[in-house]
Amino acid sequence: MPKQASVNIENKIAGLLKRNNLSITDSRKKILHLFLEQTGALAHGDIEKRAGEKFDRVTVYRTLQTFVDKGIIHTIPTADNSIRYALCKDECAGGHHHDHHIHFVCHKCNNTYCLDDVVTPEIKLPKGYSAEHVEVVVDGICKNCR
Amino acid sequence: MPKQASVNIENKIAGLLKRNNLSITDSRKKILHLFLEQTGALAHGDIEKRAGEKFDRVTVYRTLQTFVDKGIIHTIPTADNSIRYALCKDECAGGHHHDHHIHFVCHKCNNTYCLDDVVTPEIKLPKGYSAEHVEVVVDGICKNCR
DNA sequence: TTAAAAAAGCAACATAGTTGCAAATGAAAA
DNA sequence: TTTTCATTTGCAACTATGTTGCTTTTTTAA
Ligand SMILES: [Mn+2]
Ligand SMILES: [Mn+2]
Ligand SMILES: [Zn+2]
Ligand SMILES: [Zn+2]
Repeated sequence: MPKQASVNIENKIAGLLKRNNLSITDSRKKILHLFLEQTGALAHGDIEKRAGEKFDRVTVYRTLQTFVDKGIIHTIPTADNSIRYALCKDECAGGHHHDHHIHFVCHKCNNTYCLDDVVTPEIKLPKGYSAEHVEVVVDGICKNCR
Repeated sequence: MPKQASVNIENKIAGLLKRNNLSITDSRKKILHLFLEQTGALAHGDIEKRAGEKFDRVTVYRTLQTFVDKGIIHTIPTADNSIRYALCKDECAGGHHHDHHIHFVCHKCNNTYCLDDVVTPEIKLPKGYSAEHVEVVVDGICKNCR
């Protein structure tokens, strides 16, 4: 990796943490690195493995929770009872999430993608129900696996 | 409860199990009762509690898994890492699920409903992705809670 | 009624997630 | 730069959730 790029990513991470009034710590930097280094979403287990033996399990839980609270990452519901996390766009800062994209889970490579360009559809509900948030998860084969 | 009704529900349960080549056992009957007695979905925890001290935890897990495999119930993904289960319509029998309805989670009463009349929308995916199954979960206030 | 097959219960284990508290680290003041 | 205070981390202990192998019990069908 060229030096300039790694400096940039460091700055990006530091900025992101500062903007959210979070102190800059090793575990936070490391976990944000994992998210920035790749496209898809990460399950808690992935993060624990890929953060190496470096951090305590509890720290990973607390760090992810903090990031969700601040609007840095968002959760993706899945049918297999393993919550996944992905980076939010900038609009989510300040503890409010404004993600309106759908999610795609490939059952071949098992990756989860945020399809940022696919907006969640309007759902017409029966009388009496009022919607606050719509979550769409599509399951199938991703473009890398066909 | 009038005797006739309780006989009917017993027959219904027995028929459901027989049609799916499942032997008729106390735990299966009890758990199907729970589903038939109410509208919404049940989380694993609910079922364990409401089935009383009567059955082993393991039996509950295995019974639910069997029902999912046979197409008697289906799972509903949620963001809080607690899978919920709801009865399928009859078309799901034979180990194949054909549910195309959406789900609604009320964040007031915390009930989950199958909105059988609301069909999952067509989602237009980016080039290269192919969809197999679309899951929609809407969060908001249900008609009983407003 | 009996015999074979299936399911339930039990124990032991594995994994996931939580909590309180002491030690370590980071941010900001001196 | 050093000190101070607040925040974060790691650890230990715990609860909750889910799994597996095996024995006993129940169900089904001959
Ligand atoms: Mn996303
Ligand atoms: Mn449903
Ligand atoms: Zn794939
Ligand atoms: Zn409600």
